[in-house]
Amino acid sequence: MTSNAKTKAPPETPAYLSRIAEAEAAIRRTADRLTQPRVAVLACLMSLDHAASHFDVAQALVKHHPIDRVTVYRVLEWLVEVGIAHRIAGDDRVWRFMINDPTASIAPHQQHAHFTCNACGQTFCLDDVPNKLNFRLPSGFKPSTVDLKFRGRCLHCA
Amino acid sequence: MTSNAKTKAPPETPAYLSRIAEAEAAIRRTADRLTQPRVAVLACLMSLDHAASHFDVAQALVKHHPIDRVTVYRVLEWLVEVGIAHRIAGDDRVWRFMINDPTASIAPHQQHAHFTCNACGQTFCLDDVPNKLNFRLPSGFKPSTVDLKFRGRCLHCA
DNA sequence: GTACATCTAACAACTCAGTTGCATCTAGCG
DNA sequence: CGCTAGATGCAACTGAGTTGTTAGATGTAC
Repeated sequence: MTSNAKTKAPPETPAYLSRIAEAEAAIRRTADRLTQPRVAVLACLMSLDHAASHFDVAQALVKHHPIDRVTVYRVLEWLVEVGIAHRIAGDDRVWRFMINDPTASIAPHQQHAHFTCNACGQTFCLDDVPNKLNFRLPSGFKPSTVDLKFRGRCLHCA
Repeated sequence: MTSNAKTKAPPETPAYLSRIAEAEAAIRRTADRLTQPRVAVLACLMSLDHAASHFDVAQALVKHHPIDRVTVYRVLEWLVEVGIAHRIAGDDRVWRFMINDPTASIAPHQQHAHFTCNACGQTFCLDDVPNKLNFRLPSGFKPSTVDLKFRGRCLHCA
């Protein structure tokens, strides 16, 4: 274990620690309080390229920022409320959370695509959703939002 | 209650009762046993134009065909296994089930669209999904199935 | 029609993600 | 520094879905 292939990423410095300043800045932009759990959870989400469950977050933080699981739930819910993150319903009845793309200006989750990998189980966001899906709904159905979900092999498991 | 507007549909004859023969025929087409709970659950699904949760099914059958809730779960799971129905993950962490369209020949759930009504909460299947969505995935992602989910107003709540 | 082997139903107990209530604590402000 | 609204932590709860086990029903062989 001391000389494996991954010597560049020792577990003593989890990726989220480098995102703490960034997370603090984002939280300060809201009207709400800056607290340790909020910073840690947001930094954790910021360090990931895929969606994370409440358990994933709690697990990632347990070493340097142990947080009660109820607080993790509440912080994640708060992040969704203030528009920093969004939640994704998985096939395993577990909510997963992911940072919103700040470049996607107005309607952050009106039209959104996700990709769940059948191999590693992780869910990714695909941001450049086409404005018009060539899909004709039966008459009488008036859609306001669209969710597009792909399943298959992600770029890490290809 | 004796003279309300819905005199044409008395609660004494739920809609699923007229589907029992049809349900029996479909179950006989499988290699498995024909049992009362399977017939009742399938007839119930057949009588609906929207997806139903295990609770919806159990509730609908409680008067004429009371079935243990575990049995409802198992029958619904079996219906998915043998390809008669499919399950839909809802936003409320509840599985909903719906009969497969028998005309959609080979791959019944490879590419599928659902519509969830924000007003009544019901989920409908939209069967004529286009074969090609003009959506370009980031390189490295290889999709095998697609789920398309709309939210808005259904034809009953328009 | 009856007996048998096997599959299925019912019941109870359990798992687990997520929620609620409440006492304690803390961030932000005067 | 001291106050107060709001956040955290803990424990207990909820509710969908699962598992194990026994009793019962189904289809088949005789």
